[in-house]
Amino acid sequence: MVSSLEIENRSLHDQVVSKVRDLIIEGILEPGSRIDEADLIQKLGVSRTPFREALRTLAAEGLVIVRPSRGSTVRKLTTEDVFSMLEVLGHLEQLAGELACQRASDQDIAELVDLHNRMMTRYAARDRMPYYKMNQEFHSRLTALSQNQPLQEMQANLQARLKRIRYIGNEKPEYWAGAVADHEAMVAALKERDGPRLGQAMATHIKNTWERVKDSL
Amino acid sequence: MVSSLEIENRSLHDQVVSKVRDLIIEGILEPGSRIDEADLIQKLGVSRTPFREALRTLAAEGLVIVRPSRGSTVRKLTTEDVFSMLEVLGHLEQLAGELACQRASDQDIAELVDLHNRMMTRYAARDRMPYYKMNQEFHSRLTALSQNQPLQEMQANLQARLKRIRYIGNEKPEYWAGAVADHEAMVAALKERDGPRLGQAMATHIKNTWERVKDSL
DNA sequence: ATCATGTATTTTGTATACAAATAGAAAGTA
DNA sequence: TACTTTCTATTTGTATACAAAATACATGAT
Repeated sequence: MVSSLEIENRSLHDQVVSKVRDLIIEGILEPGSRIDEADLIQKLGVSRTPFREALRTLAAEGLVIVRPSRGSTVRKLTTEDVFSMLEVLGHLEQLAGELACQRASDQDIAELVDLHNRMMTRYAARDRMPYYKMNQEFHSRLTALSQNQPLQEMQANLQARLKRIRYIGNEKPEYWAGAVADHEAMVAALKERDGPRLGQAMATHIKNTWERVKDSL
Repeated sequence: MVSSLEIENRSLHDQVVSKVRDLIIEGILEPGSRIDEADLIQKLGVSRTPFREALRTLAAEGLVIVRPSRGSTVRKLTTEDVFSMLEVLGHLEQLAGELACQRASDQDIAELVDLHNRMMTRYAARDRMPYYKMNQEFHSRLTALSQNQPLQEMQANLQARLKRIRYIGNEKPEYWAGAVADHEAMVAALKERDGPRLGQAMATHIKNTWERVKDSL
């Protein structure tokens, strides 16, 4: 009898990829900075071969830039990059919202509403970090309800790449309040399974996100 | 004086990636089949290290599956994969169409209309392969007019992965005629810069693509 | 001082060697 | 015969060594 069917196959490659990805997303490796191979393989305790394979994966994900013969750097997003990515993300989440209304079970929706309510509790207490994390999860899980795997993957990729930038968006109290209002509208539409309205609400939410972050870039 | 600023930096990695990608897209490496490392590195004349790095890139693009300790295979798309990917592609091209109407220059549009006209000449002569290639180019170039880089990348990725499948869609004469009608509608909207209508036309076109290919899967 | 040129050092890229894991074949057992 | 079990051959994964390129530095000319 096997206890965990979940954790199977965490290859070294996957481990290195997710560790380095985290270092980038958390900002420990700064955008634009050189990736010091010698230093990192030492810290991670792996050799160059798997590390370099991991860099290729991260480059394909858009987190790392590999310039031939001159090493790798953490990809730095321009203002235009962020705008473009949010434009696409908003549109993808619009689709996700519409599909979720068609395909999610009542229980799926109830669980998401519950997550939303817990988020609102955090907002009431102005616990910024827990709210932020729940927010990421809310978007991921709503997208998952679309039952569309490629859509989920693309949403996850964009969300990861924009993670640090979006944290900025809740800095000003009035911005945070705006994001909360967006979420209320989204959840109201979701409860009624009004796909077009939820789609619109999600697209609007991402458009507003741009308004909330653009001046900090 | 330098004559080509374009071709710079075709690293070995990039070359191997595009060669293997082509082998997969052309169907020379069959979906589901094992990728014989020894055989391919011999044919490509490279060693295992750069070849395996290329596999990681292709895996991140979704063309290859790497199962730890049991090698790589060409990713085989399920019917559901194709449906999901077309669902997303249609939605992305809808966005691309809307943005193109807002952002493209008159000349950009004229050039695309010209490509369309050349396509129609091919259709009149029932030259299937040239039509097919021009069709791929039409979708790529229309997407490029969105001036949104991540959108282009995602469209290109989905289009590449679906390339072989979509070729099927023009097999029946009435299906081909349907695709041509879709394109006429798209070009009409583009000429008038009617973004919402073009977006709708593109989304519809991809939905119809699904109807045209689904029974062959 | 500035710039160019040449040299040393470091970093990156690729091949290969070795270790580990897997799949396949052969032999044994029920 | 079906089912293990063991052994072997092959394939895969990782480390390392060597080659090639780029960068940093020093020297000398203008």
